[in-house]
Amino acid sequence: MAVKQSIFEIFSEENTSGVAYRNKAFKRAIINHLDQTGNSTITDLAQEMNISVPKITSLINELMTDGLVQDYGKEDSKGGGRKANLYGLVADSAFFLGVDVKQYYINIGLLDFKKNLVKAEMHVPYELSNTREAFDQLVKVIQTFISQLPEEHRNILALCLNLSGRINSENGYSYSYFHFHEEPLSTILEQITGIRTFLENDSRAMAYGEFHNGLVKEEKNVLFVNMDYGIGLGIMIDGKIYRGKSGFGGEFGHIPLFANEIICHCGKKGCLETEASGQALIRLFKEKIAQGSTSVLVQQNKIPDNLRLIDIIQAAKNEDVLCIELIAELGEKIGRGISVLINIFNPELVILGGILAETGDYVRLPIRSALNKYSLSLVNNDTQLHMSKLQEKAGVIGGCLIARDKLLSVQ
Amino acid sequence: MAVKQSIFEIFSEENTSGVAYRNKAFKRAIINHLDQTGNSTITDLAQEMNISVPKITSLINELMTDGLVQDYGKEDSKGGGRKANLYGLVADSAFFLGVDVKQYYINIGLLDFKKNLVKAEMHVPYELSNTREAFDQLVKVIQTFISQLPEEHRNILALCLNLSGRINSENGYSYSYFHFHEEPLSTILEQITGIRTFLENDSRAMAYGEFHNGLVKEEKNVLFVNMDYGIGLGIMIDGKIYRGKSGFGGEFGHIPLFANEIICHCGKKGCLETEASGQALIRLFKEKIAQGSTSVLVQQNKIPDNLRLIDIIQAAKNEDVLCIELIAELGEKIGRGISVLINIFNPELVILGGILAETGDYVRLPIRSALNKYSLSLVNNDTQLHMSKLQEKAGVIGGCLIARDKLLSVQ
DNA sequence: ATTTTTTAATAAAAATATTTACTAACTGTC
DNA sequence: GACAGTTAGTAAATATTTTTATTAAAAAAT
Repeated sequence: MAVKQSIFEIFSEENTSGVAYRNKAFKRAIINHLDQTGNSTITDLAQEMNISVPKITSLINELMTDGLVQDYGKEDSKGGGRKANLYGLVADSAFFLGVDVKQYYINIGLLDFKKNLVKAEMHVPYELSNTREAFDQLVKVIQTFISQLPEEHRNILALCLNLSGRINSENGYSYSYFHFHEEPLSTILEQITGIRTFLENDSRAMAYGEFHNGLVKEEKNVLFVNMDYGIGLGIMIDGKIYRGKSGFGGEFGHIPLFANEIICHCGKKGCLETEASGQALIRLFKEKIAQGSTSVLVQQNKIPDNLRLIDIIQAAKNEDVLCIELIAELGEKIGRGISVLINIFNPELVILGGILAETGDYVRLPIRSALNKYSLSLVNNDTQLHMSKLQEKAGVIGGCLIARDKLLSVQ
Repeated sequence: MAVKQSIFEIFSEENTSGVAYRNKAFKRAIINHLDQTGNSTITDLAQEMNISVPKITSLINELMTDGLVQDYGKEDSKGGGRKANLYGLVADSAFFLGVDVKQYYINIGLLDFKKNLVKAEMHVPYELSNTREAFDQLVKVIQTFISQLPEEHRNILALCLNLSGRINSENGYSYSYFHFHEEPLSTILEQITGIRTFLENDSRAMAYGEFHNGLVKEEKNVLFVNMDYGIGLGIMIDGKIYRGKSGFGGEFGHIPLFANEIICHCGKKGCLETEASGQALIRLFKEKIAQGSTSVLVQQNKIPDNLRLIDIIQAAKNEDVLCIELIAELGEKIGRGISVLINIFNPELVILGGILAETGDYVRLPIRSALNKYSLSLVNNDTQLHMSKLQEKAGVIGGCLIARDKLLSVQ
C-alpha cells in the first residue's frame, strides 16, 4: 500500500531535519487547514500560511501524488477574475477506528479522512469487567468489526479505545481496567491488532467528538458533562482536551458537594456522585419503591436486582411520574455541581451528554434552573447550555477523531 | 531612542509579509529561547529552532545592532573543542511596569528585559474605590513612580494594571472599577501615560508572577489561590493564563459550597467567600468578640469599625489564640474548596498566596488536612501544595511579566 | 610539546524559496 | 462582442537559506 507508506512518512517526525522537516510541517499544516476550513485555493493557502504561491503549489502536488489531497475542480464565481482550483482532502485515503466501551455494550465505528462516519455498530452486547476474559472479548469485537469492513475501508491508520476511569492517554496506560501487563495497554492492543492505538477516558472522548463534529462552532472553552452510571466531565480548553497532570483531571463526580453520610465507591463521603448519578438514581428509585411509591416498572415486574439505568430512562420517557420526579431531582443536584464549574471556567458552552441526556428536558430544565440559582448570573448569562447533538455516537466519533488527530499531531 | 524604535518594529506584526514576517517571528523565537533557557550558543539555537547556523548568526547580529542581544563571551569548557560564544538578552534594553492595586495600598515595580525586579515600592497608601478621584490618585502614583526613576530606566515599553473584579484583558475593559468612559480603561491609561497598557485581574497576575518567577519549575498546570478580603483564583493551564470566555474565569469565591443563609455581596447564598475569606474572617472575629471571646486586639483597643485583615494576621503571628483558631477554621473551609479544584484540574501544583498566606502553617496545615479529607487521594497525592514564594511581590512581578509577555506576543 | 580529536565559525557552493513579470481565464460593462 | 478589470497560474529572475567544505580554536591524548 503505497498510500499508507506515504502517510506515515508525513506524520512521523523521525530522521528529518532542515528542509525536509519543514516541508513535513508545512504538509501537516496544509492538511490541517483543508480539514478545518474545507477545500481551499492555492492562493488562500499561501496567504493563510505566509508561504509563496509556487511553494504551496509544489507541496500540494506532492500531497496529490501521496493520494491525500485531490483537485476538486473550479471554485464558484466570486466576482471577476479567473476561477481558481479547489483542493481538498481525499475521504477514502485513510480511516480511523473508535471503540467506545460502556458498562453493558460497546459502540464501535469507522471515520474516514474527511471525518465522515463511514460505519458504526451501536450497542454490541458486552459486559465490562476488569478480567482477562472481558479483554479478550473486547479484542474479538474489534477484530470482528474490522473483518466485516469492505476491502476499500481497511486502510486503518489508528484506533482509539475509550474506557471509563483512570486513563493516561500520554503513555497509554489504563489503571482502572485491563492493567494486566507491564507494558501499556495501548502497546498490547497495538501488537494484537497491528494498528496504532491510543487510549482515552470515555468522557473526554465524548467531549472531543461533540467539540469537533457536534454542535460546537466557534467556541474554544467547552465543558461536556457525561451523565451515565457515574458523572464524568470532559474539559476542552483552547480547543484542546484538558487532562491534568496524570490524566485524572475532570473527576467531577467526586467533588465534595453534599453533607450526606453515603460512602461513595471512591471511599469518601458527600461526593456529587452519591446523590446525582445513574447509580444514585437507581438507589433512590429502589428506596422510593421500598417506601411504597409506585411506578410502571413495578407493574411490569421489571425491578430485578439488576435494574438498569436504561429502564428508568425508558420509563420516564413513557411518562412514569416517579422516574420523572427522580430525574428532576437529579438534575437539580447536577446543576448545582455544574454551577461550580461555570463559576470557575466561565465556559462558552456546557454540553449535557451521556445516556441520561436522552431524557431531554426532564433533566435539562432542572439543571438550567439550578444554574440560575447557584452560579453568578454574570458568568451564567455568558454560558450556553445545550444537549449533546451526537448523543450516543459522541464517544465513537470522539474516539475516531482522537486517533486521527493524535496521528496528525494536531492534538 | 533608536533602541525603542527597533524593539517596536520587532514586536509589531504590521506591514510585513513573506521573508520580513518570518524573520520577525524568528527573532521573537530567539528572544523567547534566550529568555527561557538563558544564554545560548549559536549552534544550540540552530538545533533547537531547526534553522541553519548562518541564518541564526545573521539574526543574532541584527538583534545585537538592535541592542536587545549581547555577546556574553565564551562558554565554559564542556569537553573538547573550540569554545562557543554565548549570546543573551540585554537587561537594560527595555523595562516593564507592574501596578498592583490592593484595597488599602498599591504595590508598584519595574522589571528589566531579563526579568530582574529593578525597583519596587510596596504599600504605597491608597484607598481603592470606584470613583474618578481614586482613579486620578492611581494615575498620580504611577506618574510619581516613573518620575523618580533614573534616566537609564525610563525606556518603559509597557505596563500592566492589576485590579480585582471583572477584567477583560483582551479588550482592556475593567467592569468593576473605573468604568467611566466609552473606551477601554487600558486606552485611557495609555493616553495619559504614553505607555502601552494592559489590564489583568489581580489573582491572575499573581499566579503569573509566581508561575514565571516564583517556585514553578517544570509544572505547566498550576493553581494559585489568592487569599485576601475575597478569595481569588489564578489558573495556569499549559503554561498560559486561563481567563474563560469573557475573563470571568476563576470565580472561585462564589462557588456554592455551603448551606448557610449568609447573603454574599454577589447576591447568592452559600458562597465559599461567605465562610472562608478575609471578609468572613473579620465578621467571625467580631461575632466571637461579641460572644465574649478575648483577644490581644481587644486589649489593645484595636477593634474599631474599620478593623483590617492585617490586624488579625498580625495578632495571629503574635500568638493570639482566637485569631489562630479562626484562621485554622478558615483554612479547613478553603481546603474544602481547593479539594473541588484538585479533583477537577488534577494540577501539578497549588500555590497559596495573598495576604492570608503570610500566616504560614496556621493556614496551610488545616488546608492540607482538608485536602486529604475531601479530595480523591489518588489525585491529591499527585498535587504539591506550597506557599507563595514571591509573597506580596507576586502581583507586581506578575503584572510586569504580563506587560512584557503581551508585548512580546508570548502570552 | 606535538598530534589528534572535537567543536565553532566562516566562506563558498548548492539548493530552495520568493518576487516579479507575464500569460491565461474569467466577469461585467459599454 | 470588444475591452477593461480581476484573479489564477507559471516561468524566469532574484533573493534567501541551507549544505558542504574549510579554517580556527580549544581540550585530550600521545
